[in-house]
Amino acid sequence: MDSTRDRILQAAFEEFYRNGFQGGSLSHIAEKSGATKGALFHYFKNKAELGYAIVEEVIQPSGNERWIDPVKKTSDPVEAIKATFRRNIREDVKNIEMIEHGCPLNNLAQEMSPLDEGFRMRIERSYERWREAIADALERGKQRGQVKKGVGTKEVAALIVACQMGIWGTMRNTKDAELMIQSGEALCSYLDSLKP
Amino acid sequence: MDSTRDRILQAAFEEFYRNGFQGGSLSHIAEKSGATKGALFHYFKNKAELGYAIVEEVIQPSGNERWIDPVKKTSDPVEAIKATFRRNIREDVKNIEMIEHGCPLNNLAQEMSPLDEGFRMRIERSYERWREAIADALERGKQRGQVKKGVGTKEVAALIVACQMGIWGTMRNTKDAELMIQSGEALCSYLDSLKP
DNA sequence: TTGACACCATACCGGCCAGTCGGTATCTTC
DNA sequence: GAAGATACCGACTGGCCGGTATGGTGTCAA
Repeated sequence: MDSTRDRILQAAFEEFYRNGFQGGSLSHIAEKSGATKGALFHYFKNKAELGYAIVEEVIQPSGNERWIDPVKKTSDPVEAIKATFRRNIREDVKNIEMIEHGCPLNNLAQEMSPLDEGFRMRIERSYERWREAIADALERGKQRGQVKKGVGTKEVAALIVACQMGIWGTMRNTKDAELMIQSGEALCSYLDSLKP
Repeated sequence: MDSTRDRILQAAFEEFYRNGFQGGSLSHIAEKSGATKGALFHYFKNKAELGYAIVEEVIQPSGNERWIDPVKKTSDPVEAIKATFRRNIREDVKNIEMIEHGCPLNNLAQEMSPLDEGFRMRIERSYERWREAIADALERGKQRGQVKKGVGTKEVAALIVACQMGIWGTMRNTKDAELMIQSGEALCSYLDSLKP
């Protein structure tokens, strides 16, 4: 589908990704999408609603695919999490946009969570689902003897998600691919330490 | 000292901390500091320079005191890092401002690094100094037999700093003190795994 | 044929913002 | 005590922004 609504959504995602939500301009979005402000306000009742739609329709599906699904489907959680981080780091290190602007969900979280409850709720729901998926996978791994008995799966899941936010956030101002790979490998060593 | 310049700096820190740099208003800052726009532009040649001054004169000294000095002075790095995290988590969990708005340096980093090279440089320098301090301390600990031989001190330092960014960033949109304590404890377990 | 409605275009508005500028008061220096 | 520098003051400006009002056009049901 290449409907007007979709084009606006895509242009808005890029505008906000590059300039932040507050810094992004609806006029620019209309222009870039080839539509007009009339069209924009026809589909989204204000700037915030457009932002919410981006979280739910653009960012969340991509996040699920990149981060959550691979963990949900696995039969070996530690290896799956390691592989997911390694793969996503490898991909993003090659992606100049990602190096410059980091993780779109994290960006919105940092900028808008304290200012707008609608954003906070939606973003928090995304991260919570991710934490749950990791904790569940680790719990299953525990029962299979792939994860140490003493490991607090909820705590570890919280830390792993925090690590992702931190690693991607760091890249945003170091612009240093090497550092990202290093911290990724350190995280993998940590994950190995969870094995029996 | 309670000079006009200091009052402006303090008011600006709070305004930007609460509303972000782009969202913060110079008029509000002038008003809140009891000065005027004339005074503000007398001391800072534009909004960006005011932001830079905040990084260097307000945020960095506090960050050194809270995070870097305790690690530099220690004779047991792993325990010092654990204690620093525990203490800062304990402090910030009780601080409603911190829960709502997270780490001031991280906020500025996420918002401004991709948009303004002056911010990026200054912020990156802060984080780099911190990573160095941790890596040095771990290296010293290694020679004293307090840290495993196989540990990559640079990699671990990068991960630890990323964890701080992630944990404080998470708190900002969960507003959940328990989660912060949990991830902090998971980090402490990880740090213990670095011991021989 | 007509009315209703989704879809979009365009001109426009009030408000806020960063930054300017002419002016004044006080303090330093010679 | 003249002259300059420093420390402010506050009205003002031009520009951009989010949002609106209004009207046009194509489609489809009655």
